[in-house]
Amino acid sequence: MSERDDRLQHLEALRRLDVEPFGNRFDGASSIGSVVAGYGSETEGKTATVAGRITAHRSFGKAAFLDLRDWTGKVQVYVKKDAVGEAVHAWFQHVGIGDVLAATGTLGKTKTGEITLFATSLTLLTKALRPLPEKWHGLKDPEIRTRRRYLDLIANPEVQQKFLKRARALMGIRRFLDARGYVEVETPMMQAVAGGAAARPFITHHHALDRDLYLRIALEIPLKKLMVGGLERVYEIGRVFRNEGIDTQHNPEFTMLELYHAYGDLRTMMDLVEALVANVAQEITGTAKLPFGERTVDVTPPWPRRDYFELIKTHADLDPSDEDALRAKLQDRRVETAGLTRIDLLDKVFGEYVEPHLVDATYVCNQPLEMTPLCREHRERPGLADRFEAYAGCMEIANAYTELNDPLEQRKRLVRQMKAAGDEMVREGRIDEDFLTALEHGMPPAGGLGIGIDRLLMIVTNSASIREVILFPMLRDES
RNA sequence: GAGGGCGUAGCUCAGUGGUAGAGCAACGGUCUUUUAAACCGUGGGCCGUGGGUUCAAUCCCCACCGCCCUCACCA
Repeated sequence: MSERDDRLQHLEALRRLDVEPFGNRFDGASSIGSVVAGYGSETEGKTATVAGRITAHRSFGKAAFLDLRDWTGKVQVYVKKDAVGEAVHAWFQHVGIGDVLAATGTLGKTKTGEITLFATSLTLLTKALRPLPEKWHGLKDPEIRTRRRYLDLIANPEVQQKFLKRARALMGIRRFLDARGYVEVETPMMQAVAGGAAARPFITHHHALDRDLYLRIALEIPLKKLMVGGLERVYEIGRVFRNEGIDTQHNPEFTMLELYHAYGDLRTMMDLVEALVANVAQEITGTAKLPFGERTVDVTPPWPRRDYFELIKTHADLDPSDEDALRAKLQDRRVETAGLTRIDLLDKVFGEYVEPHLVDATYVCNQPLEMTPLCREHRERPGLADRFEAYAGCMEIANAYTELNDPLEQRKRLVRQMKAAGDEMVREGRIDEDFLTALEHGMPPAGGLGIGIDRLLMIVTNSASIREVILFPMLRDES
């Protein structure tokens, strides 16, 4: 007989006692956190009602202690036969760990000093037909934790707290941007051309139109069209989809913030992003020095501004213009260098030798222009991009440009990039002609910014894997 | 895609070439202030899936599936 069968028998027993095992709306419960936090001489002996899931059950026959947990906290409930009455006590025998219960009673402390609700009445809200993971060791199996996240959320309260932090962080970001005059917009996720980045897109099919569509890989192109349309400060927080590998820093769908600011430039974005990140860190953790694994990530503004080539020179100890030296450095780390362009080599050397040093929040500036077809060229230094990437915790968390608004130059750069990327890109990521047409109508000079929200949240919530900050990360089908 | 590790009860984990164990959870019992409640008793397993070796496989070998790590890929 499985535990499920046992619980089905309890279910029948409850029905025989005329107790509905799957209750309806329940009003009037206080949050457990507020009841516990507000406990004092004024509330002692007063009546309170709470509702939540039973996470522990210590029974003595005619009396029992329950741990009742809601999303604000946990409180002990004392259920005594004399206090709740014979009828309630009868059906209470069929209530167990995992069930959802409401309890009304008087607040007090037990002789061991624990704040306890001494129940006078109980309402069964939901009978659980399956057991909870074990109380002491919790739920550890990473596969069950992500595949059946609801169990993870119940069994590991800190996981629930983490996702509540995520929600608060998103609210905080919106409040921050709204206060500075930015307007949130929504643009299509299904696009005829997946532009704005160089990732491989997901393809889907629209039956009525009988055509393939791409899931967006970035937000950039439609948002810039809105800049042309005179929406001077826009942002979008939304899912983007990239058909690429999965690891601790990559999930096929992830959340990006992109933001554009008319009449601004790179410097506008620098001021903004460091204030935004520090603000989120402060709101969520109360500090700008964030514990992250073994280390601490300091996001206190102003962030140091470093030069891309100087960083490579310093940390890889070579001349960045010397391709052979770059190759040799990569081969030291057994990185395959065959067929790589100079830009690829630089990028890999940067990832291999520089990134591990970028613990505290840092701006990396003056990257080669070839990497960024949508970015304006540096005003004084031809060949370089007017761009920064923000790093923290050895991860790229933000990327910003002074946006390219010359439509003729933009066309050249997109064509060049497409040719460089080869046939596959030509097929999958054609040029968005309407984007170029829009630019020809005139886009004001602007600063633009992208933030990988999931990675930012990894740092803010001290999470080693992106899977820890995404409720339902991508998994293969269960076998 | 490559290499390595893992997969045993609902959960956390032991274990052995001879048909499987603990703790918690569950069920029955005693118990009206416990908190990993305690005590007595009971049930629960295609040992990831499929093949092979063997008298005999959960264990050894092969393949497959899934998860994790490292690498590759990755604006």
